[in-house]
Amino acid sequence: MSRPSRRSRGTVTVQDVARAAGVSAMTVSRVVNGGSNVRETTRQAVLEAIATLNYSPNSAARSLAAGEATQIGLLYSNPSAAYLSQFLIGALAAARRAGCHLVLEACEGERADEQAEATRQFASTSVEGVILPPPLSEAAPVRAELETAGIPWVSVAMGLPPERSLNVRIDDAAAAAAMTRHLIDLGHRRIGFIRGNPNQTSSAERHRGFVEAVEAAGLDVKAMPVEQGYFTFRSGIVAAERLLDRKDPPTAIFASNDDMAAAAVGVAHRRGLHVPQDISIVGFDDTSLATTMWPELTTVRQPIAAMAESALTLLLARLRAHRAGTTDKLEEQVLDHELILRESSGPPPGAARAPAAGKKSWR
Amino acid sequence: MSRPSRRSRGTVTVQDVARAAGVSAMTVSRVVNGGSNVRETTRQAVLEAIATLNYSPNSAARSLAAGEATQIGLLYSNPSAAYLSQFLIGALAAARRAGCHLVLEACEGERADEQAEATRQFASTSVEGVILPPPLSEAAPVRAELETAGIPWVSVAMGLPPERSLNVRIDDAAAAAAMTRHLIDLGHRRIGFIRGNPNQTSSAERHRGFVEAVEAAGLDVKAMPVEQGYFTFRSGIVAAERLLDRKDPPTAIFASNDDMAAAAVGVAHRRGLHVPQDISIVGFDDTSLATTMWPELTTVRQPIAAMAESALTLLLARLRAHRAGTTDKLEEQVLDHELILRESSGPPPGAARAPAAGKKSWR
DNA sequence: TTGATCTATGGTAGCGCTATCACTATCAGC
DNA sequence: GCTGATAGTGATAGCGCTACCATAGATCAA
Repeated sequence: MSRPSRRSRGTVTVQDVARAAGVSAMTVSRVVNGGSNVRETTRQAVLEAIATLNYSPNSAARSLAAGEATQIGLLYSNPSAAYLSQFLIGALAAARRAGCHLVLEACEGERADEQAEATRQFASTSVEGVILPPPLSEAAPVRAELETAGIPWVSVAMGLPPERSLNVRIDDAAAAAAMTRHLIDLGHRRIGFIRGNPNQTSSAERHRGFVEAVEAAGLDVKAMPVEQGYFTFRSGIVAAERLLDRKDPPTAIFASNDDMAAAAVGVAHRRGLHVPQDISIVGFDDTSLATTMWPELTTVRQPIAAMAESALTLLLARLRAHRAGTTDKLEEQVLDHELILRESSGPPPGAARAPAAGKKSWR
Repeated sequence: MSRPSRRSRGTVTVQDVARAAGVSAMTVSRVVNGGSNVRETTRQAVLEAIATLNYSPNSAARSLAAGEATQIGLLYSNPSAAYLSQFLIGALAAARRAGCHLVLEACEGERADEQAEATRQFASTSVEGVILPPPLSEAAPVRAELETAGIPWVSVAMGLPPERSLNVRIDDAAAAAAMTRHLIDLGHRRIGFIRGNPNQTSSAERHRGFVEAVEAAGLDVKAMPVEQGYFTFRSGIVAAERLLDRKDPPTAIFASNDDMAAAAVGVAHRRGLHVPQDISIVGFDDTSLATTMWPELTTVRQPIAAMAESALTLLLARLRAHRAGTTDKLEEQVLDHELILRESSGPPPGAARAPAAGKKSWR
């Protein structure tokens, strides 16, 4: 008898499936993967064998044999925990499907050299591609460093991506416009807007959407008070107080993210204003804050997990193309956003109508 | 010339290192891993070669050859986003080191059949072990299902783990006692306590720590008002209002988690009480909420990422032991917590002292 | 009919690593 | 000296899968 196999018993392999289906291992592999050039009857037989044996491919063997990318970097900073966890959920799902590992690296610090340093960290390990969620997707030092290291990357959720770079995003302008339309439909005619941090292009995009919706409704943009914020809770307090200090305060406030909206709600409460009876306040992002606070926040939801999945898929496609020497074409992906109508928005004082509830989806 | 190798150029393999160091591949492997029975001079030579060639092992090949666990499940529910993201960061770090994949599965729903269903999901895929973060670590249906499927698991952050099950946790009672001591040291003599959800053993543990610290300080436990909460923001509002409605309201409130502490701060503010001048309020967990709110919350930090790493490491050790047929002994790991002193705690009204700031660590 | 082209499949040879065993020094104990 | 144990090391054979051809049959233009 020959040397005993190291093989752990109970593991079903392609060979087993092949034997059961009466084909070769190669054909099984073809069926399991893309499956080009397999006769339909053969495919069925293989699928049946797979089901019978409860076969599931060994991803380690797969990526070893295929020589595929193994380590994908994910550089994150300033992680709104809600965003990061969703993002990781999506990225992990895609990573497992692709059989690659996710390598996380925190990039705290705003300074260019800190960011460059964290990026170099990646270049030195065997990371083959990098995913850049916001706000790092806009960090010039990081991208410069990746460029020189020759590591492909994909940026996520930039409002306005540069051409020729892999990118996944939602249409910030359209989402902001939809939210603005919602407020206008409720009857609001004086809507205050709190801008986001100017270092992120999505801030400008969200404001643009707001302006476009206002103009599309035939209202005067100049009548809409706008304050600068920086996506932080604190900046939201300042901006909201300025808005409410006006002699002609708005009946609704549209903050460029949930943190600032929460701050605005706090300011309103402190002034004895009820939300949404006296003033409607809406946000953007649908972070966990939106449902933790009271009243729960009307906001815009980004499909964060789906965006992370798309990002990884795009990146892997590019890496595969690089390896094959071909050029890939798909450079950008725009996913749907979703308007989440909750309790913080309602008709302006005077108009007597129950606030709408539910959610809508846009392409 | 022979058939060209499929090998992607530029990849450094054990063979390359072996050649450079003048040893066999096997010896390199031994050095890279545990490295038993390698002469010190040899080890140095190998390490040098590794550094020179910038070798990094291919984890796919490694786990294939070693026949190691590849898929580790992570069943989560009710994810406080802050907790989950930290947890994933730690788990991912450990997973990459071990070369295994993390398979996430959401388990929403409190019902036993829902939990069992989500668990069976895992049993059907090729997940070889499961990590159970709270509150699932205490979910009986999940554990029963894993038991029958014969899948090892590790539970995280149970206040009071059952014996003979892998477990990683902090000492909830000690942490709560430390926080209580902090309040007593500040001069508080009437401290209100908001309990956590009774379906989690950590709730009882935290309360126990509170009681012990009060008694250790020679104070009367019966003088300390206690209200039941359920770890939610809403339940915190109710409990805080009950505490403050008393004719002899406490000068400090210790909530069993940050959400309830935040709720208490909100209630205090609405009653015109300043925090911490009029009342100190402290939480537990150090979620992102703790720094988003104002004043920032004094709270207890769990080393979440480290706990996740430990959990995965423990689990892999058990799996390895199972495969080898041996029994592993390390069943439980208690990690350090950390007291985070911020702005929401200070001396009671009357005593004039600046609030302490900084952090301390306990074993 | 005859190549030429295409489709469906199989055989073979690895991917990079490690388990296993064989082997050579080395050394204590008698 | 001889025996047996014990480091330290290497040769070999896979782990499970897929890239890369080779091949047999089918299809088709001329």
